[in-house]
Amino acid sequence: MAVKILLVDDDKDILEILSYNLKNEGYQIETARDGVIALEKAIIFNPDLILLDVMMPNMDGIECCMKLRSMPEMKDVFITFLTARSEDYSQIAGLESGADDYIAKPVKPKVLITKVQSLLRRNKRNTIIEFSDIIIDKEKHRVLKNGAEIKFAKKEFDLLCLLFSDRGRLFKREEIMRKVWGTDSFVGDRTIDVHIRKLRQKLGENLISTIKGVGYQINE
Amino acid sequence: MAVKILLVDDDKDILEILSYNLKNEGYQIETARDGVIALEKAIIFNPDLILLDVMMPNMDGIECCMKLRSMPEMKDVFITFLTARSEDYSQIAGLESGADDYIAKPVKPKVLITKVQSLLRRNKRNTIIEFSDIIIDKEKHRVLKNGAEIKFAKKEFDLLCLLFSDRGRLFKREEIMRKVWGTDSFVGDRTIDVHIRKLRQKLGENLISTIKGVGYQINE
DNA sequence: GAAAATGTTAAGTTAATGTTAAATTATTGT
DNA sequence: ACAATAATTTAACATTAACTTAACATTTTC
Repeated sequence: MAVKILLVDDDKDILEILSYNLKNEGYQIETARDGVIALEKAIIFNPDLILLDVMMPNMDGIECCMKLRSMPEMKDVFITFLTARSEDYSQIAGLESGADDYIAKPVKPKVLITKVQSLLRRNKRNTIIEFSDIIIDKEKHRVLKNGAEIKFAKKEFDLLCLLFSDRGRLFKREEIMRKVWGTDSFVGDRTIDVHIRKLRQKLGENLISTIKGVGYQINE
Repeated sequence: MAVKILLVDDDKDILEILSYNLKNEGYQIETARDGVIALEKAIIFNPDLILLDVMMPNMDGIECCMKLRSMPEMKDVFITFLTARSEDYSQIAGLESGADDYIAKPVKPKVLITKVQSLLRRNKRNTIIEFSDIIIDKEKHRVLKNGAEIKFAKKEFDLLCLLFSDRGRLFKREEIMRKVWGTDSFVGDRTIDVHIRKLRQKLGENLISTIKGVGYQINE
């Protein structure tokens, strides 16, 4: 199945140019003129990536993004904002609202394509992660420590993969919640801790460090 | 019986060059210019291997691949994509759609032949699988445990072969469903479990382990 | 040192799979 | 084509592992 991209912008010309260029690269494209239409199309089209203009009539990109993230089936979609350069505002509000990245306007097609490729690669390439004596194979759902297999239940494994997807980076509790449990689930505060506990038990107490009030990270 | 290869590409020159080289090696070749023709020829020709260009008019390689995989008689065919450079794009979407491998374009004939040979060898090598006291002969559809034959019905056998094709690897339910039952069948949730039960009854309760929420694997 | 946040354990709850037998569907032999 | 037989799927209920919660302990921050 070709990679599907949903383009959302109120400017007809931009839609056309980006659409043309992305199609040339073999992507399957749908377009939407505003946030409301985007939501509808997203459900039907089920894209892998959504490129979302921030300033639009009816519903702006940020609101649209939040609505998208609240849908369980959109949990794994990449969302990237298209934003006029001087609006740092969107860098703040945008990434808070659940987007993965942003691209500054005006968008040069070649830049866009490179960015899209790397975004999608990031998504899947990390299928095998190695770190000191730990090997994680996402595809096979397998974890080895010093060559011995250790079994992980689903949520534990998801959490582990998330933390290891960017070692050393600090993951906020809110982000962990969203990416592992989804925005629609309402589980208590201790749930994350308990899962962290399990990881520490299985992989060693010094692997994950806590930043109080913020989140967790893998020690490098 | 000569090994049959179906070549699919919209570029006449490529078809000709590859066709010439593969015929020289003793393979029986059919060609198709697009995905639609490929589907038709695949049914008549019943190839052992399909080399499939990704970008084609009418129906692209990825869609074609999915259609092929949804046909029960094409379940065991090797499908390999021909893809511009080693674009991550095909690694992502292509292998998801049920292909076994991909070859980067431009294809050098010698490279292709080596790859084809190793693909087909891989196919044959796995025809007999040995593991502790169990011997599986795919060709003869035969299973021995401690030298005694145990009979397996077709679906049971397919499932067994799939799990043993990569021991220790975890097969996700979704993947098992696709590879044993095909993408177009709609059987209930308990069907896989019941078949797993049969395997456990016949080969021992400790052979297969369950990862809840994910799938099954052979214990190593 | 009080408040807030996280750690820890065990028990409670839920969701997924296990299991059996019956129902359905293919296959085979006549 | 038909019954006989075997294979496969479904359905109902049981069981289990995964996950969540709750209660209390500990640590960090101000």
